[in-house]
Amino acid sequence: MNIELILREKIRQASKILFQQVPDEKLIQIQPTRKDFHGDYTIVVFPLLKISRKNPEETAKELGFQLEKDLQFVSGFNVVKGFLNLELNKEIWKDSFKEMYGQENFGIESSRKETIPYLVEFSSPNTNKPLHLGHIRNNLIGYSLAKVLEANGHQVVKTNIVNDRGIHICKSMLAWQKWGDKKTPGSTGKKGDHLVGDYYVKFDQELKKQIAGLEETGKSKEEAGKEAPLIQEAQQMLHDWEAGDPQVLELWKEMNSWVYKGFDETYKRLGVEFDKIYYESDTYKLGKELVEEALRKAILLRKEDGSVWADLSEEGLDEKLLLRADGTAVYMTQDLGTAVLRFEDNNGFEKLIYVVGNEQNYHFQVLKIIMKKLGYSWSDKLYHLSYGMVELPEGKMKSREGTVVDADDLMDEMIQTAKEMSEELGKLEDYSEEEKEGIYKKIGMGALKYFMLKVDPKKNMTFDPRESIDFNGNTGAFIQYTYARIQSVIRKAQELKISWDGFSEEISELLPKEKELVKILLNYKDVVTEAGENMSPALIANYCYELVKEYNQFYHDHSILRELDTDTRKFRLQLSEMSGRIIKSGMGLLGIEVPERM
RNA sequence: GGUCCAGUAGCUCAGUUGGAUAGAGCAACAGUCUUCUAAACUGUAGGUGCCAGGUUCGAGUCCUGGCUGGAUCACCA
Repeated sequence: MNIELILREKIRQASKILFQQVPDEKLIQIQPTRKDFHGDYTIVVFPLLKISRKNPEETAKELGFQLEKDLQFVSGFNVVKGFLNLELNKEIWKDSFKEMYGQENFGIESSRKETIPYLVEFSSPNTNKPLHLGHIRNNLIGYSLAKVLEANGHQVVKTNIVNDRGIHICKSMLAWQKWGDKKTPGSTGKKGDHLVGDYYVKFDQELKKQIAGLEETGKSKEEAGKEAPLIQEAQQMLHDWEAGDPQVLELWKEMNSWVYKGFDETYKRLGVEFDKIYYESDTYKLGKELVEEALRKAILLRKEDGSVWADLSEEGLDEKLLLRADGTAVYMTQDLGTAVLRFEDNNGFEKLIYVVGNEQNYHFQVLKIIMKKLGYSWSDKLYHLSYGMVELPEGKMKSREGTVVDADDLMDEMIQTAKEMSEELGKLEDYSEEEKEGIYKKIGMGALKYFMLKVDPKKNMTFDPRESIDFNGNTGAFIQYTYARIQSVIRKAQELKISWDGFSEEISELLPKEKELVKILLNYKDVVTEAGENMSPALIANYCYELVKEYNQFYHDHSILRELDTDTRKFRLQLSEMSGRIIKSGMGLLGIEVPERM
């Protein structure tokens, strides 16, 4: 039962009777009544004035009378200016609640609407450095988005493309060769991705020195940047890699294996996983082939030095490089190949969603255009979910200044703080160390995830290490706490052998807080739908917050187990249980676990 | 300079796609635990919605122009 849909239909019918005309769908505006006004649903009548040819008050009143007559559950109405506030009777709320309560997974579509999947690409790490704060946002958005799309009944494939080749990878390899003293994760005890990252930084430092040296000999910055021996060596290495030089390949495999082991750990802690992982080293060649073919068809052009370009002047853009003069591939080349490979691997897709930062808006705009030029009709199914940057209170993260927030460090810190906070509160003293650790992890990770996901993905966000570690107010811990509270009530009820099965025929009037809670619970389904359509996990996060705020008020104002009237007690237990189920479900869509106690 | 994105309370963010008197949290101040978990609840205070026009019965939301901040325009990824 959907109250809003019923109202819509009745408004159409009422308009026909009253105004001899059925209004356009867009003209029927229904919204929940604002708190300061009396009523449950509000119909905005301004748009209907055209067909009613009466003033707002009269139109609203006539419509109100008609709806009251036609609909049993409309118990009254009031009109304020052009707003018709409908009051609904208690039965409709109890019936709606009953229906929702009876559903195993209210709001979640479990049957699959189509067999063609939505592909969600996220994470896309480089194998030359460990994951940082920006990657965390990326991973969390991507993983949650996949869950939300599944909850909307779509087939979803979570994919990752690992940038395991390219000049930047050669840089860390070269630096390790020169200054690494054959150190390995095994010999140093260091996580592989961090070890390799150190050499990437080392390369950068040494290169800067060389450039500075060259500049002193009178060369321009640009010349120095091109002529520095280190950069030339790195380029040579990339060339050797593409040519299949066995020594280079061996080193590459070795170092990558260290990094993957490190990444796996980080992914596991973050709680994200993938259905299919692609490697650039496997896909870039396909990209090169596409480019060669397009050259033959004269869709692309080759310059005198041998480099290959796409002319995008028709689209108001510049030319875009697709193959370097030495024949090696660039980022774009690889992405072309990967897109085609994915299309073939899945027998097509409904959408290919790239979860990638907004600094690459231009890249994806160009990618789409080139795909279209190459003749792929499905190029319009590529969608760039462009999320904003994560900044620190003092500005952007800069590796040069050492202000990059490392993913592993951050997770450690969050969990540690959760632990300190928990110990201070001392509510878990009868738990074993292992159980406690499990809860600290849920709380610490929950706080981090919620903090990152509650912000609209499109927007840049500020990450304040102090504030994000807060566990009060609009935070993950607050929501988890409410869940734990509910479970506590349920445990007590079970201990006291209080049953809350079934529904009584006697229906008492709902108290305001009870009714508000029922309303907000009923909203869950719409929120899931909306989050799917807008590709915004933030909508789920903000919904969870509103729900638990409402629940906490209800909990504070009314007794549950101590309520003497058994029907009322039963209803409040059901309300609590339902709230718990929705919190768990919603947080689950965000990839956040909820503890039974905290 | 071109293109794209953003600008809401001291700070971090919401705002049901154009609807009523713009909401939360943090920080500040004042209350509520002998009672189902106080990581909670209640209250006070805090706003020229960047500015100026326009469209509309109605604009934080749409359009135009400006201001500020960010991203991007690489034989980097």
